[in-house]
Amino acid sequence: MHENLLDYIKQRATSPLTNDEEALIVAAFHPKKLRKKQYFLEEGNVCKYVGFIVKGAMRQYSVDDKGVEHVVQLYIENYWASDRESAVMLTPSKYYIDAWEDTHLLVATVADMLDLIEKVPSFGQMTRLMDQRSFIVSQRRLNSTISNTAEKRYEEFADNHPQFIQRFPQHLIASFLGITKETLSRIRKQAIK
Amino acid sequence: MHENLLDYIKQRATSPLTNDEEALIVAAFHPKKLRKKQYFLEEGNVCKYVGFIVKGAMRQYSVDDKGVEHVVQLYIENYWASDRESAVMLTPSKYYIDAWEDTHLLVATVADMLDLIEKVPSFGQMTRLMDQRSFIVSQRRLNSTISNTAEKRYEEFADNHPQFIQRFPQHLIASFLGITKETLSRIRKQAIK
DNA sequence: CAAAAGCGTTGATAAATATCAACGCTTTTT
DNA sequence: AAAAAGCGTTGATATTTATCAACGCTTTTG
Repeated sequence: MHENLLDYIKQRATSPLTNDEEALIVAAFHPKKLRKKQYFLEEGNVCKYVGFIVKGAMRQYSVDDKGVEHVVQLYIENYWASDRESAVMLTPSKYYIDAWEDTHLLVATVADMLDLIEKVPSFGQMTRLMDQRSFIVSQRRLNSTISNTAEKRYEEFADNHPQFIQRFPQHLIASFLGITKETLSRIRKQAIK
Repeated sequence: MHENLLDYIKQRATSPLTNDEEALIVAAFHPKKLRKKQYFLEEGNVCKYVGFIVKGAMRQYSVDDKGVEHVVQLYIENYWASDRESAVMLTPSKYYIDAWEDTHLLVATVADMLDLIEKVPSFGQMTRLMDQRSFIVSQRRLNSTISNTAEKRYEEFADNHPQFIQRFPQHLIASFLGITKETLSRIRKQAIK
């Protein structure tokens, strides 16, 4: 049940996990199933949970004053779903997170996460890497958005994340890239030539 | 000499620093002065240093194939200058970091930083907060870039970071926002009405 | 002090992207 | 099985933003 998560942690830690440590982790993470379209987090709520995706696909998005959705994150297996801003700052979230496919999660409270970081060094290492890695990915994406045309951004994304292209419909990819679905459709049409 | 840095750490740690800990930190950070336009990091080099800005202003930017600069970060007092991607992944940097004003830094090697994280718990807490905070800021910026028009992005930025508006010329702010200097000039003209 | 570089602005025009509306096809719901 | 919703596409048009060129003013440099 918790194998994927334990493997994930072991791969990112410098020393192996003791049995006690494994037990602490297993105790903190509860399995949860979400059907397609069910919310993991809704706008206005403080994000109190962190979810590790064992199987499935999710998305994080905001809804602007015109009711338009803007996808800010796409998640698949071995990704962590949560609104870090809300969880860290304890402020109401500006985002929704919901299941795009039926999804199997391992969920811990933010409080339990902090506890694990303190008690299990490997877990602390893992979350530190996670934080750094998240920032790097976000920086890259930002840099790409600032520097490149929509076309180049799509190509870059498709090259680096083919799994997402297969897994999510085009209009979500478009939103994630910050362009309209029509523009993405036209970009793809050109690219084929 | 190291007061600003020590204060910065103390504000972010849950327990006070011991004398020994302070000594370790002071030993790791060396003062360095950069004159305006001097490089702290050049493209192609692995980022081996992290700089805490005591006084001054710096910027991080990439140069695209057409020779156009794209500002990705602006730094002032109490900011950390470094290319985290390069430092963490040990890959050649895609960025330049240089001094915009004459700048007074406290510089540590990435290796010494790792050492301090291990030996000084408060320092570890501080860097963890730094990582989280960086990600949050980056996420917000990305979300703003994806969701808003240039005008709204500028307003948001000007509201949240008036210090930067005063400190850096408009063409750098424009580049940071991912728009041209002409467009920013026109946006500001409109805004006055 | 003269020359050069840096900076912000403006105008004219071009390019990129969004918007709106409609259609066909597939999948889901009733 | 019929109706509805979801998805991608296309066309026509509007809007946003970039590009190119030029100018005046200020600051820096030789």
